[in-house]
Amino acid sequence: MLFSAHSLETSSSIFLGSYVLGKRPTCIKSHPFGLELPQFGLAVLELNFTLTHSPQGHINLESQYLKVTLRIVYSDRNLSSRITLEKPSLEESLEVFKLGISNRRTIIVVGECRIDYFGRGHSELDYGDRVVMIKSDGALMIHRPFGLEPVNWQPLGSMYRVYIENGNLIVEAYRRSPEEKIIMTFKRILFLTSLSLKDDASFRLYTSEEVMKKAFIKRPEIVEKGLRVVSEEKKIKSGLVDCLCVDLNGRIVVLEFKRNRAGVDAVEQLSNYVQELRAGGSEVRGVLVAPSLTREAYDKLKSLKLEFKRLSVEKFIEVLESIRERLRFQTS
Amino acid sequence: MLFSAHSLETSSSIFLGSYVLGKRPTCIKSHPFGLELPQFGLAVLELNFTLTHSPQGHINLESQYLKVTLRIVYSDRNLSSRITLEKPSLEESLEVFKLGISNRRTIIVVGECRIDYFGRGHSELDYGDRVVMIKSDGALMIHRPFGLEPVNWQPLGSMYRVYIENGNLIVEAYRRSPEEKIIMTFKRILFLTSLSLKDDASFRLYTSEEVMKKAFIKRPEIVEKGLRVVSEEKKIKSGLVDCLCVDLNGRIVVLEFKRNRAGVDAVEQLSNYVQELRAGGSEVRGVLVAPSLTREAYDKLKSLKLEFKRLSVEKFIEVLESIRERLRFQTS
DNA sequence: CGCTACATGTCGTCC
DNA sequence: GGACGACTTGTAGCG
Repeated sequence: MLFSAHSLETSSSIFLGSYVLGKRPTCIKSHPFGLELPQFGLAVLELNFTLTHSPQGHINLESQYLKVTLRIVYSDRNLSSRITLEKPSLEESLEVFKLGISNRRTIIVVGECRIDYFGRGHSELDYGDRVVMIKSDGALMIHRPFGLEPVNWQPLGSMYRVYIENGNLIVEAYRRSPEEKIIMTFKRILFLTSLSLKDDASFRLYTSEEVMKKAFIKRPEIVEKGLRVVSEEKKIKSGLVDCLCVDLNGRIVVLEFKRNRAGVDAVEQLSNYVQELRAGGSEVRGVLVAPSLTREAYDKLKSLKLEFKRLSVEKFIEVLESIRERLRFQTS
Repeated sequence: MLFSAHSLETSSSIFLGSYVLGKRPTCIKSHPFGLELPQFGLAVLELNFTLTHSPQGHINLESQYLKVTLRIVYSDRNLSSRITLEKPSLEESLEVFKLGISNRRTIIVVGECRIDYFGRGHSELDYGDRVVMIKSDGALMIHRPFGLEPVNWQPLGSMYRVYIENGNLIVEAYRRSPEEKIIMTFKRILFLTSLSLKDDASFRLYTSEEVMKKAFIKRPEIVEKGLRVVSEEKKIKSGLVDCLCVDLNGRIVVLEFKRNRAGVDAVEQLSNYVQELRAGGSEVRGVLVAPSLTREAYDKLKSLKLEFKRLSVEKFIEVLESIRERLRFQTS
């Protein structure tokens, strides 16, 4: 069975061998199957057996009565790295799924399905329309038409098994450690696309806490006059201290930054650090830097003789801006 | 400008009024615009002005030289509640976006875009292929082709503004409290779909902690012989106690369940509860029920004279299964 | 709206 | 691979 890629562009007749037809219908369409073709990239092909006359019983595929045509149903080259199917049959979908997963594509499916999850917990969700995305790295998200979070998911590195059973398309996503499994049962598929996406950009996230620490290190006096930074992000037994300083009286000051209203947990964290450092014998102060405190946190802070410095992220941003401003002034 | 919905099925000529053409091209295509039409549902329409001859200067739209045709570009009725565009122009996309958002549809876009976020933090991500989903409730997820988590997002209730600027399609998502904004700048769109999805099923999730509590209440002896449950999920000042019990010696026992390895935070939580209840004067024990403990947690637990009962979720499931088994036996 | 605790949290990072 | 903390965490429940 040899043919040139070019000959596929339009339907072409190919003789495959003998075949028993019996009382089959006049036109027999094969399940679509996928191939990587040099000229077309990833292509989904379909075979059509057509009887030009209607003979009885056995016939030979080389017979003049039978025409076998092959056509490209989908080609990612034609569709610029895209295979998109509207209301595909489950068989077509199966093929696109298999090809997409093995070729590490990003697959988006919309369809009526039920979802079962077994693992650290277990869940069930009866039939409904869902958007399912399988990414190039195997990450899986199943979305209902509402809500930010996926209703079910599986992290990257998941393995897939796709098959048809009882007239449904089943997609299984496995994960080891912890062993977990999601079973998606599709009754029908509204829409399916298999994409080859390119995204090399680097993501830069500037978190508020990061901003606070950076600004503080450049201008420690915004928290307290005379404070000298000794070390940042210091790892001690009880955890990671945001910032260690020395005050004008030579006492150690432990700083804990919170970008929004600090709760009891923040006070407890700070308290742990202070206690561990006090065990070293020296005098240690603990200062919680945050825009505000919860009532509980305030009480706890007072009872532990720790301190609070009210400072919002905006203040820190202002400081960073003013430094940038001054630098610009100096260089010009 | 009146016409029957039926007349839209095929192109039809409509005279709109006078118009100055000057040196415009022969065929002028209007931006697509959307309408809810009784027979077609949500439809995107396009106007084409065609000059059959080539007159100079002013002409009247009623002139025989000008034909104005109107056609349905997309209709959700035709595509069974779906508008799907492959490589649409930015203008077409704009229309589908606007209609989709105002009609509370679920929109999926794949395209080359850059993302800027300003709010609690801020982030930037240069151009690359991304999958963007806006759900019926306004929830927004922006996905790179890898990773489980969206690179940027906005929770439900977000407001949108879509427009074209400098040859780019801009989609802005706003949120108040906290005030946050995401700006998506699309250079080109590979694929866009606007869906009307139906999903009424109820989601049932069985979490491990839930299982542990349920099983414990039915068989308190799996933790300790003679334990009697006094109250569950009791709210005290320091928080929500998982379970309050009384032991064989009449002492109060505070239970804290953790589905997996318990850390220092769990011990601290338990310790807070125990301390508050001890302040009442009575003797109080604290027991942490978990499959295992971190080293730090173990040390803290010992120093606070709290107890640990090693029990995994599997054990609790076994208990629930055995109860179900017995019930089945009794009823049969 | 504020606060608490949970989550199949996920994710990076250190050990 | 385990432990640990941060997150624009989100989400539910309660006052």
